[in-house]
Amino acid sequence: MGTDNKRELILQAAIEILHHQNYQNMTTSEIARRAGIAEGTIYRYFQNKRDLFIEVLRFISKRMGEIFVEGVSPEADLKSNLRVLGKNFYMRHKEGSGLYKILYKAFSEVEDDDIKSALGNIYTQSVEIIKSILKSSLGNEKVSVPEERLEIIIFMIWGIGDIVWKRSIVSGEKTMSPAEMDNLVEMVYTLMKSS
Amino acid sequence: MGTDNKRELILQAAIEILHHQNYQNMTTSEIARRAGIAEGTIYRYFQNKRDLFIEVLRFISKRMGEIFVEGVSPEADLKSNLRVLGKNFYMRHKEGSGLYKILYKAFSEVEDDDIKSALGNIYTQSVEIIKSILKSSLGNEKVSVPEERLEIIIFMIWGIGDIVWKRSIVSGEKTMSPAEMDNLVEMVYTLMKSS
Amino acid sequence: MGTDNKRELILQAAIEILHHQNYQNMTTSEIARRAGIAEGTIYRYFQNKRDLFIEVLRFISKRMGEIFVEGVSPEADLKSNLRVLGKNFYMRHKEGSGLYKILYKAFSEVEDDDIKSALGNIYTQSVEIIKSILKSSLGNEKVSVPEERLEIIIFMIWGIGDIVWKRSIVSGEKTMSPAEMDNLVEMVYTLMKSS
Amino acid sequence: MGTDNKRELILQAAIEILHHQNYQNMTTSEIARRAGIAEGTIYRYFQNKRDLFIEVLRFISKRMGEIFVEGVSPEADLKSNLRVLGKNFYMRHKEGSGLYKILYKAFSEVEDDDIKSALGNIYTQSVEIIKSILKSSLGNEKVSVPEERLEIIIFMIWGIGDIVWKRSIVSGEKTMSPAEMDNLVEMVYTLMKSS
DNA sequence: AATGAATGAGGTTTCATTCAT
DNA sequence: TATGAATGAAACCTCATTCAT
Repeated sequence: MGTDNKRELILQAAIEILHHQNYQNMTTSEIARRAGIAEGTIYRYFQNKRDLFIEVLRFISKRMGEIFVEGVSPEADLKSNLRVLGKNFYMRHKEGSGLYKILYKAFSEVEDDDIKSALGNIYTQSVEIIKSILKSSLGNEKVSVPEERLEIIIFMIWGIGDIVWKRSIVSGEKTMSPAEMDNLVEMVYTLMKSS
Repeated sequence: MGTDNKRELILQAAIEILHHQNYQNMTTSEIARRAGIAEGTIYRYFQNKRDLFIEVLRFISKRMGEIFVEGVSPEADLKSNLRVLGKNFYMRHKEGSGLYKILYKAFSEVEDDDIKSALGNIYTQSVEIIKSILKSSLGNEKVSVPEERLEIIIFMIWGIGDIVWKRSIVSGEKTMSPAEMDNLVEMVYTLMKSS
Repeated sequence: MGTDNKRELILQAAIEILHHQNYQNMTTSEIARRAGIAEGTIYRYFQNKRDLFIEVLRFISKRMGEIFVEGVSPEADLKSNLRVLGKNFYMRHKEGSGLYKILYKAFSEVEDDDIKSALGNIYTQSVEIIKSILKSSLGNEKVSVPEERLEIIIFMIWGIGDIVWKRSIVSGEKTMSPAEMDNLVEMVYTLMKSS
Repeated sequence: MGTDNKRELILQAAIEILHHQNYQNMTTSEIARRAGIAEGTIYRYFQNKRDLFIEVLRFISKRMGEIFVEGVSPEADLKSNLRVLGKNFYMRHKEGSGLYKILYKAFSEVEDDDIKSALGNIYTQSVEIIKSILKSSLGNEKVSVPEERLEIIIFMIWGIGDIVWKRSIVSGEKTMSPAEMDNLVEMVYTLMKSS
């Protein structure tokens, strides 16, 4: 603890704020207040506000990776893994939804090279993690799905979840029900198998 | 000449800037410089910077609506319309891509109610326009596709295009080729017909 | 009319505004809007905003002079004239009160030499007018009141009215009733006679 | 040293400026320059310029309260207290006069509710303080003066001092001499006793 | 290591005044 | 004479960052 504890405190304070503010509107003074430390202390743990933000993105990336693959197992067959994955994507309400929103809003800082690359890593990693797990499932399959199709499966599920989720944020439109997501996964799976 | 000319000038200057900056980093002084006017002149045409931004979003919404449905015609059959639509989505590099990026970055301002509602309108409208055109194509179909499936078709194509496009921005990954998009549309169409 | 009509329009518009704004918060654009003319037109009739303000003060000075001496007549005896005068002072609610407030607020511009001198003239003139009328009443008096006492009589009535009026503005405290004012005048008159 | 020192510095700098400028013409940059601090520092001690102004008014109120009752004692008899009080009012040249002028000019901001209420408090308080001291003097009186008359005594002295002082500012007219003030007080006192 | 007062650059916005029509 | 679009100086205020303690 000790030192690292404080670093964590700052990081969590920033995340709390970022749930309802964007990077630019988040002030170092509010971070300090929420973390219960002095404003200057932030600069002992982070070079500047932008670096702190990048660390936040890294943290979220890690956490989202965990959330997405929760319940997905290499032993299970592809279809059930896809179902779990689909629901995890859909489950972006609750913790995941909050973190995903932060990530989404972070896109507005993409003109900054370091933030862009942080976001790039997050996306690449996420796809890799998911793909590697799904690949393990392929062995258990009766019907073969070419490995190179996995990526497009992921993108389809991700993409539609993404759009529906975003619309629910901006226009209050209802999001998908778990049943609808099941249905979608089923369709995509069928599609990929037959193609 | 005249009044509207200057308003347009300001709007276009803002859009130019927003291509490589976000809302908060765009300064009124740079807008003025690019538009070739005095800073105070902005405030004769827009109440404040935020309102100017909302007008930018409205403009983009209108323009994107045109871009999306370019070449789509009510007389054509559903599949070819979907193909054109898919390519339009995919064609987000060039003008469309730039505008779409601005829209994407604008999401970070979603905590502001007026901007949120502007974004909400854009999304709702876009879906409506596309859906209404596709509905006209349904009559020309040999095989019937239930009208209520159209929305999910749109979301699938939009969603996957969205994800692939975003990844190409943040991680330099290649985006879809027109051929791949064609293929995707084919798949989605087949899927929707058979389900 | 024609030209002078417009000048009057501007002056009256300014006065309307000054009832609920001070000089600095009054904008030329609001003056123009209220007067139903273009902003630039103001500058055909007045050198600048400050000069317009000075003209407003002159107008108010003239009008207040009329209001104060309303009903006061050289033929009446001193006591009844004082009573009428006292009520006129007190009657600063209604038109007089509004104009007096503008004058009061104008004091904040006293650091400007021209405005200071305009205010100086107003005060000097007011006292002179009132004094000259009261002097005419002195002939009708049974008991003599030395002319040089008139000024202090005026100041006493004016002063107390002023204080009570100002308090009613800032603290909502009730102002004097006409009866109380009558009483005050009676007292002051008695005092001056006996001294 | 320390924190309060700087707050005081800012307050005093503002007061210095307000001696020859009004609220609106006083700029934060001049305050900072005079106080020898950075402009931003002002905002560590005051929410905004208007709040700083209100604090100035509060300070002046307190100081004027002290000046007014200087030399007035509950043990002394009413007449001599009135004399001292009268001279204190009259003594508004020097420190008191400067502060009173600021208060007077502040009236132009009376349309702002917070400033209006600050001014209201100042007036109410001032009257209360003076009244309570004079009430203590009443016990020492040979001739009784009804307590409820005290307020009108105060207003008469205040009022006439006020008018004379204001005229001396705007028209360079001489103000009252201490002897004249003594005389006035004598008159008022006689008047109140006999009525 | 921790503090938090101080900084000052830079942002948005207002508005009296000008001048081409 | 009248217009009103355009100006641009200058105001207030914010906030990431520094540094003496």
